[in-house]
Amino acid sequence: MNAVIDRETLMAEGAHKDDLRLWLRLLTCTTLIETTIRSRLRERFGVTLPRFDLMAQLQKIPAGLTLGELSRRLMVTNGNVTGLVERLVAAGEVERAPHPTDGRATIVRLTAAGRASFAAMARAHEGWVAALFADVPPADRAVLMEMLGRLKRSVRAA
Amino acid sequence: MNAVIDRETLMAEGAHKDDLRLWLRLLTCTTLIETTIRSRLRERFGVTLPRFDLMAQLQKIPAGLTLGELSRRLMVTNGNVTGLVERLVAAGEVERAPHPTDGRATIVRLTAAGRASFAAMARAHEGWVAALFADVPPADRAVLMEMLGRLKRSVRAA
DNA sequence: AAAGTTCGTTTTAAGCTTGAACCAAATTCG
DNA sequence: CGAATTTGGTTCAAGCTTAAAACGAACTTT
Repeated sequence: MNAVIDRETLMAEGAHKDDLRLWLRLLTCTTLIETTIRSRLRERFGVTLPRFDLMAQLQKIPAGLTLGELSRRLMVTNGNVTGLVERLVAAGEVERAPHPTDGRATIVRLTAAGRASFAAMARAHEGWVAALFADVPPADRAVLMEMLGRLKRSVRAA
Repeated sequence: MNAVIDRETLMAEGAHKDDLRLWLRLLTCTTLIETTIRSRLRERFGVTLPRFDLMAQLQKIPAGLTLGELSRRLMVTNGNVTGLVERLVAAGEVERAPHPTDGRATIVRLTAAGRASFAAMARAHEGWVAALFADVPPADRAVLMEMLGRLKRSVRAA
């Protein structure tokens, strides 16, 4: 069985393999960058990457965010955010407040200490990322941005 | 203080922010794809993504790989691989054998059952990835592949 | 207003992941 | 050779993450 494979099937097979290679390359780039940033955040600031990411979201919205909104923005589960916030509250970086109108929700905000420590980390972080991209020509970065935008739409459509 | 900022500093600042946006977009794409694949592997095959990834490495090298080689290829820590292999051995997907010449090392191989179950998963996986990329024009995929190659080199150089 | 549904959050169990300390085999080199 | 270093693995503690079940508050529909 399976003796006859027409040209289109062969092409599709080949294209599938190419897509796989593309996905693996994308994953490699992300992992390399993530690993670098994770270890520097730990070394220089004694903070984990998930905590940094959560604080980055809060920093953008001074009024604070609900746990659900954080969960959507970070693209992780609700339960994950619950635990992360717990530890950040214990560390004094973040505080919880009741939602003014929705009795189910809680608002999470950076504390003054949290704002201060995040500011320092963010400055360093920005430099690290720029350094990692340094050898990609600016024009290519723009192309990459555009292509990734298309990929994002493609994935969301599927 | 900090009253005067020259043009180049401003340009660098702007470029830094662009790099940050690019990095976040890259991360978003990876996370979206990863989440999709993870949940489908669980639903359809009852397997976790890390286990699938490990088996994928072994499938490429029938003779097997050492734990250290697996750790490098998967870009995770040694201890992580130890536990993953432990669970896969318990599940009967993988087996350990002493390294022929190096008394410290162990070789890990797929079992016959592991090869069979991986073959089924790989076929489905390939289709999922292709579907996720379906709306990106083939020419753009080639460009993306090339740009990501440059990014990978840039990151490794830094 | 009661019933049913949705939404925001928490809890739990299982598994993943890192980083650091540690052990033993192999290699380097004085 | 023998000491020092490197390399391959393991172990452990802490933390991250998911999926699934549960709960109460808010909303929708009669």
